[in-house]
Amino acid sequence: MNEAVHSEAMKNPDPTSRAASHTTKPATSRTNDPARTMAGILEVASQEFAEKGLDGARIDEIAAATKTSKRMIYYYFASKEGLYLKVLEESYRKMREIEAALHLEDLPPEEALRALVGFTFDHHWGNPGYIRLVMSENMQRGTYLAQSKNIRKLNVPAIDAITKLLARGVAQGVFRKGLEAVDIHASISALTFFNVSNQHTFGRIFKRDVASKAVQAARRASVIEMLVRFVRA
Amino acid sequence: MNEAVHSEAMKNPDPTSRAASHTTKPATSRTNDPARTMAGILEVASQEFAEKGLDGARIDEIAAATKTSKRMIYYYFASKEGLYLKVLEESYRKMREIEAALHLEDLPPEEALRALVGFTFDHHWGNPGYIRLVMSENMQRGTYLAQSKNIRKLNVPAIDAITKLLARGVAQGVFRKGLEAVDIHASISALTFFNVSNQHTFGRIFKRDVASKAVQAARRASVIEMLVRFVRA
DNA sequence: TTTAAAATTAACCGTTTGGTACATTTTTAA
DNA sequence: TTAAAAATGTACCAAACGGTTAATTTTAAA
Repeated sequence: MNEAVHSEAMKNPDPTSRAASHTTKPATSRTNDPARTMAGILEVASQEFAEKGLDGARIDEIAAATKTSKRMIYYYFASKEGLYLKVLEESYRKMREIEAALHLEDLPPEEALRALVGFTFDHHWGNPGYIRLVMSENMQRGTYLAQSKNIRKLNVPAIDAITKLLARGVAQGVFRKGLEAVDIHASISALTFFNVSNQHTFGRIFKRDVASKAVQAARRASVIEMLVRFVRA
Repeated sequence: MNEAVHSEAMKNPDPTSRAASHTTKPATSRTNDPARTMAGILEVASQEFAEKGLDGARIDEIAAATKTSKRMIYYYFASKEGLYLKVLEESYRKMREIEAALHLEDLPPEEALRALVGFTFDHHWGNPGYIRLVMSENMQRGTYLAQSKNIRKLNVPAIDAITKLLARGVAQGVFRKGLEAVDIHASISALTFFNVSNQHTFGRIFKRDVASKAVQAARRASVIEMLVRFVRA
């Protein structure tokens, strides 16, 4: 069924293998480097899918932007949808990795919340590609995310962080009781995601240059303030 | 250039014309009814574009679901993109119409805000087609909205409503000063839009049945509370 | 050194897709 | 009543698109 299944390199390509074997290669001949080939395809595909969405993306354009050929896309990813799924997985993985690196324990509860919201706001604004992939996946009604064991396996560091944060805040009497971490997370996500995802329609309707420093700074402050006021005792 | 430009019926079809001329029609022969033809196409196209987005939608499928033929789509709308634009315009127009019908003047400020947010929350939840069209348009970076004089001409009733609401609240001393209507609108939109637009990815990641009555009721209350706490003096 | 598996290239293919040519019927205005 | 314009149906098309065939080269294990 899948031509590439027999390849171990596909599942666990070693990115260092090339560097090691990167010696005097004959100028005329080919060099095999499955890891780099796959990575190159994924890199280009990430941009294309983020730019155009699943339906708008074109395999031929991805192939053209790659150092390799269309054939290799199918060799390693079996189908357009297979490639999209890998791109989605990689995108989620990176996001979680960044979330996990955030340490809020050293800050007092309210400061920590401000830091969390501010960071999320900035990170989303700085990564429209991720936002657009998630938009695309929601247009697909989460069909591909549902198929991904890899994404399901990932835990969500942000939830743990918020849970601990809320507990501390309540213990210190600065946050009110009865708050739910997932609900807080939903609000932070909504406010910061929408700021990027809907910037074009929102900006045009209100004739606002939403991408300007001033507008973004004001919006950022407002979103942070909204969360802080929501949790305050 | 555009075959349909010469048609006045295209720009101003009279929906009543058919009812008037709807007498004993020969069973074998055709009946011209441009208004109904256009309306029928728009209706089907709205569903298709909401379902699949601009890139995912298929003209052939729209044509198949219509009582008329593909030829008529191009006769009245010139292109797939022309049809999409009309669908987008109609969708925005309806939304603004509904917004305008909302009267908040009779309620005390906080109650009015709760009503506004609650209504927006419910309306978005009940109209995923509108949400998905806006998502699609944002994936297109607002390209088509930018082309639409019709949408640009529409004013946004919600902004006026919020402006008046804020003024009343501040006057009565129940809302704090310095709040901006567009900012409040952005927050309401973000929280209620995301609740629909990102339900699939959010639901799957948190293994939550976000479509359940209980979850929606809790989320609704939380969003309202968030807005209220934000504006409170 | 041999050999089988893995990796890669280039050319090709059937279907789908947005769009059109052309003929015909219905409607409207003079 | 008639002629021109508007509206509609049928059949068709070229390009784009996702995917494949077949052959070749590189790599690694025995």
